[in-house]
Amino acid sequence: MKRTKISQVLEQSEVGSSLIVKGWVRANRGNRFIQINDGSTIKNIQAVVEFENFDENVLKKVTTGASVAVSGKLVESQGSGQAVEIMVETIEVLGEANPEEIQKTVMQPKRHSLEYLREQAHLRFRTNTFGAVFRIRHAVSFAIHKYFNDQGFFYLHTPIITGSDAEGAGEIFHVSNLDPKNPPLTEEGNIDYSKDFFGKQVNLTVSGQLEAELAALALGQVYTFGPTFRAENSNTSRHLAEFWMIEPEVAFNDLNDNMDLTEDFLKYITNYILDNCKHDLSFLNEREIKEQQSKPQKDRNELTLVERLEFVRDNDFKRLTYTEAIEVLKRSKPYKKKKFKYEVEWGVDLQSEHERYLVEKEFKCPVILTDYPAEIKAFYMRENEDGKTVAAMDVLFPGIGEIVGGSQREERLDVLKRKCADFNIPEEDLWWYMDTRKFGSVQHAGFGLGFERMVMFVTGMTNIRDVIPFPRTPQNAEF
RNA sequence: GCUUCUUUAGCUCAGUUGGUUAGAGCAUCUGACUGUUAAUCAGAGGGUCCCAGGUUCGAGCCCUGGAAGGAGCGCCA
Repeated sequence: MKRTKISQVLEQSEVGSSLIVKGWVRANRGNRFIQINDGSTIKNIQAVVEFENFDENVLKKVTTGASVAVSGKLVESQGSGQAVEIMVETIEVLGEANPEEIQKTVMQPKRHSLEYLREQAHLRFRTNTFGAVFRIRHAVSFAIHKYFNDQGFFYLHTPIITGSDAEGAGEIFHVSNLDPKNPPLTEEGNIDYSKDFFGKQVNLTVSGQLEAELAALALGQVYTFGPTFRAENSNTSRHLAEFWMIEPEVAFNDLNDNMDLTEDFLKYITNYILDNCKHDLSFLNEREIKEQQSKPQKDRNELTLVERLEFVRDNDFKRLTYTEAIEVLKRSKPYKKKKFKYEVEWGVDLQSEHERYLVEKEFKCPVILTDYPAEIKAFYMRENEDGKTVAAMDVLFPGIGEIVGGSQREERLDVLKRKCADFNIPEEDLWWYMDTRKFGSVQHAGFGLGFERMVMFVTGMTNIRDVIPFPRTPQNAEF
């Protein structure tokens, strides 16, 4: 007989049927009730053992963390905690787990802090919280592919090793095969990268956008979904050195189309999780409610996790320009009471405190800010009629901040050349990018979604290190 | 990189003004019980009080330096 997954046992199997389940023991109560989890669902199956009829030496090994195979009949449960349970006919311990050692891991049957779980990232998959988080992470990933596929987008694989940092999006990781102790030198005494593997200096990608634009200007609508690397010394709950990013790019779209796409996309993902991850979501929802109870009133969320997701799904995002946002901030209480640490002035980039005020206090919903001053945004963003602002957009989410950054791209070759000069970007390094503006250039737009930030939003996790299996942060690349 | 907080048993944490043998809950072990729901009951074991130095008759507690982790900020997604 083949094993039946626990998700299937609980949702589809008929009472009275004989089956085999395999999984890991979560708890063994009174030598009679064994809670088994196989990862297919957050729910456990309860296996009931008439211990009098079984070998004591086998039952002794059925401890928390051990793996077991159990066969028996599915019956209605006499207890109130579950609808069905398995009356065990045979039980086999597949892999033992020494309780004295289990005690030193996160697998002991008790609550742990997220910080402690992070130290055992290889074992935290076995916990309810991380099981839920990573099943949902998968579902978000799948929903993204499904959405784009249904909308006629093509999934484009952009390179991880690239030769240019033209976008200037943060610090980069260099990739080299040269001997660091004894690198070949040029006549001037600099490292001679022409002798390196690729014959030039290369780095890990910080964005697949420029490459995605090339494909969009042929395939019409494409998206990337891959790892991204930033060598910034960022020590926050919202930054990773290695993270995943989704970057759709659509020919013929303007900024408004771009905003419509972003909003529809984010609502689709949110709704997909509400529809397809009910058990995991409900566990995380309860978990958050319990956690909130130990916090002071002012630090608590006004809405529960599920309510926040429903809110995003059901309400329009607030759209306003950067210029309007500055005016709103200048009329705000914290501005008048001089509570903001950073200045609010047209031309200066908004700080987290300003974004948080707009999202969490003023509008209390996701906000899309558009038309930023050209100086504070990237060179490829399309210049507006006023000559001062560009067709950029940032989507701000409560508790997370910037979750999406995008723009309509500059499709006019002459303007793009001027912008390169303004930003000190050597045009010749980007000859392949400039070429698309020579041959049938069209307006187009796209955005980048921080995947882990989206997973944070739908799981309610407040530290980005808890939504990626193996986080890479400054001074930390364990596992 | 900056600011700030934390570090005491396997985990979460308490530890009064610097004063006898450093405590609790959970976990682990032993036994009891056996339709439990983080099972329950009784008992036991378990400590480099983060590290190094200093002050003091005496330091978990005070001082100096360091390390690790959290939160916030900057950079950004």
